[in-house]
Amino acid sequence: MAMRDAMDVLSGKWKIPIIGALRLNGKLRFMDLLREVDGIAAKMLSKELALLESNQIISRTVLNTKPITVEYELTEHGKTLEGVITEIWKWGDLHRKKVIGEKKAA
Amino acid sequence: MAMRDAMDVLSGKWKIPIIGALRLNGKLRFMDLLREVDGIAAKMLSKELALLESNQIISRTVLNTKPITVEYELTEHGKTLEGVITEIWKWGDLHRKKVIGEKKAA
DNA sequence: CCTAGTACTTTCCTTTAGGAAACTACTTAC
DNA sequence: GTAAGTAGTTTCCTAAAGGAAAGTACTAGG
Repeated sequence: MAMRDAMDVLSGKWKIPIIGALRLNGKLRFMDLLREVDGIAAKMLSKELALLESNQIISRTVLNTKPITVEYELTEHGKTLEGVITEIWKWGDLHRKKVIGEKKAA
Repeated sequence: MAMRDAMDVLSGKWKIPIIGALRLNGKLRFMDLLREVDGIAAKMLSKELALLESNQIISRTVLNTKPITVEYELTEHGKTLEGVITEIWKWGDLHRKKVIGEKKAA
């Protein structure tokens, strides 16, 4: 079941792009994420952030500014995804070169 | 895009369980996979095998038996998923212990 | 000619994922 | 009081994923 647990956390179109944006930028506010994560709609961003927070991958901090802003960032647990992400990226790159290249050539 | 390429190959409910069954057993026939991959229906197995084959993760060999049987196994390229799979498994196990355990305890 | 076993494929249906647009609620500046 | 900026939520819709059951096509055995 460990495989399924991990895939559930990462599945869907947006979770990895959101994690990627937070990995690169550190803290980001809701509106920043809307701009950084290309093409995402507010509904999906809101929903995915809630799921990632419930899995303790990111933290949500309401700042006492006016108007209020909300900062999201990776938790320590979220940062442990580093190895998974680089491994997936490396294989995706290999696969892209080996298989997807051939498909286009054919 | 490498991330998306890799996730496409592994996404969905059944691809990883199918790869897992082939990793453990070596060669398996269609009916073997129906039995090994718990809960999968013939339609889904057939569709997922075709996708995995088109991505060169598995090979499909028709044997000249009566009735004919078809053997599936991981290709060399499919075996390069090893690192990804163990990394995902390791993280899933960590996540399960850290987060899913807490959820049940709460 | 009927049954059983192989490997699928087809049909019909429900569930889930995702998206566009409008709307809520609060606050500050004008 | 109204416009603009914050962070969402709600509604309504389409598309994609998944599942149960029946059907197809081939062959061998009785």
